[in-house]
Amino acid sequence: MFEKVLTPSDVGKLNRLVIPKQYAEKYFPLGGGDSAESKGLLLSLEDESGMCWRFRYSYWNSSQSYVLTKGWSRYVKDKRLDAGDVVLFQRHRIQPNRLFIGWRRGYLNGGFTVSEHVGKGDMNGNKNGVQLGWTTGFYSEHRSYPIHHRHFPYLHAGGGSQQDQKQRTPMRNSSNFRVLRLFGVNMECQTQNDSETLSSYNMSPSTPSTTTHHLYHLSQPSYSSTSNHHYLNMLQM
Amino acid sequence: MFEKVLTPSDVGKLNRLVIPKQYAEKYFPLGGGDSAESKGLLLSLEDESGMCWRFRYSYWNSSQSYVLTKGWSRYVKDKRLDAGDVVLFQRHRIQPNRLFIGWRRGYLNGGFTVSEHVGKGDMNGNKNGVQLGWTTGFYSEHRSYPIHHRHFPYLHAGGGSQQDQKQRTPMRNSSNFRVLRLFGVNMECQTQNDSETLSSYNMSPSTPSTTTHHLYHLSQPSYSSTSNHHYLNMLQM
DNA sequence: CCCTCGACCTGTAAG
DNA sequence: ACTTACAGGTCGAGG
Repeated sequence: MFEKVLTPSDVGKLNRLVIPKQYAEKYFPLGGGDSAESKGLLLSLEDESGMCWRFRYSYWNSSQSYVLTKGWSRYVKDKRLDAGDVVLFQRHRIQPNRLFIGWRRGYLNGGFTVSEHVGKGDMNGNKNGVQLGWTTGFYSEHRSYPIHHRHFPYLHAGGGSQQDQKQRTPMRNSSNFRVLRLFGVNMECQTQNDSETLSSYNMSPSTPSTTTHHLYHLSQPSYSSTSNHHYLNMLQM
Repeated sequence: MFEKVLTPSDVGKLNRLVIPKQYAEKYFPLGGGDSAESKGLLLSLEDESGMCWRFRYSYWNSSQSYVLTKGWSRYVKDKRLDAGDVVLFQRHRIQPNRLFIGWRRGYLNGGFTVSEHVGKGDMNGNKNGVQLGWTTGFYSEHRSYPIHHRHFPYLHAGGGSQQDQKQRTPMRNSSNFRVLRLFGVNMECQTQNDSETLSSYNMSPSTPSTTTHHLYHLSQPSYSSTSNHHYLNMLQM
């Protein structure tokens, strides 16, 4: 259905995820517009491991925003999401009432750039190497994302549909940004800032925001993956 | 019945007082456990001047806490309570349905330790010298607090069968604190911190929290006090 | 408009 | 390691 690059607020202490209004109203209509409206509802979404996550979904009049509240912070913590990472919302092709949530690392997060940890106390080393992520479980992508069986389609889009996994890219750093070529695509990455918790919100704009390449990272290597899994691991520099 | 050292939240903008669960369930049972349960109820309590205060008392499912809500902020304002101060809840010895509310200054509040003001913007000068408080009005203390007609019973004063629980230890650390001897008792007090508004929550543990010595500060010096008033003023070290 | 209030929520620290 | 208590928050309704 859609995805969102997480802002610092989305992963911070506010314990809520703002759903972009356009998607919210399109995919998660609230109340129906007549009677039982904005009391909020409970969304149940399956993650890459089949686990069900329940989120309270509601509309905040004060900010005119649609948000996930209860349950969200647990998800963030469990998946170790950071600003710049991406969450995905998908619907089952056959059973439309079955919803899925997934995620992937932002290009600048996820184990590279050791000094790039958002928020203090993040150097827990939990991001090293292993990238958990959405596995597209029971979902065959090619309907919801008809043409996106490519990596970085907006730039290039290599065509392989299967596991190109672990193409860890060097992503080398120099001063602060460095261009690396990944799948034949030039990318910019911030590397090692001087010290501070640079708000990764600043860096979000540099990431290709709403593109729908599917760079999934397997959560359990032995997951019962059926076919269409695309995953990629970018390498610690 | 019991008392509580007020936290910043208890006197802040949340407009509620959390009643420790053990006391709440012991003294203010809600709902009776069968039918009309946790709809909350209205508590009427007399203060030191005989004035009646009404508070809404209820249970918050979400946080599993018992709270006073409506009416509480008025009380805080009226008595000029601050974090570290103590509120007391008592029951009439003869007429058990008659409830009383009282309070006293925390040892670190109330006009001493000028640098020790909790929360920002607290230096309103309202606390200078005069200590308002519970006067034990119609209440003869010696039942509810049988042997505690002493100061600092937790340090001295004998082992009454009742409320000696939570003998919070001085727990003071080093550099910022100073030991002073007062009424023959060694006490540690924070002196002149380096700068910050030390959250008085941090200081709560240093106050003898739930001990039941009766250090009442007369509200009106000319109040029709009967007998059992103990008051104490600590000096700025 | 601001404040109170009611209901909900969460991180943390104890036990 | 789990559970609980609760301090410190949120939003939204209502006055």
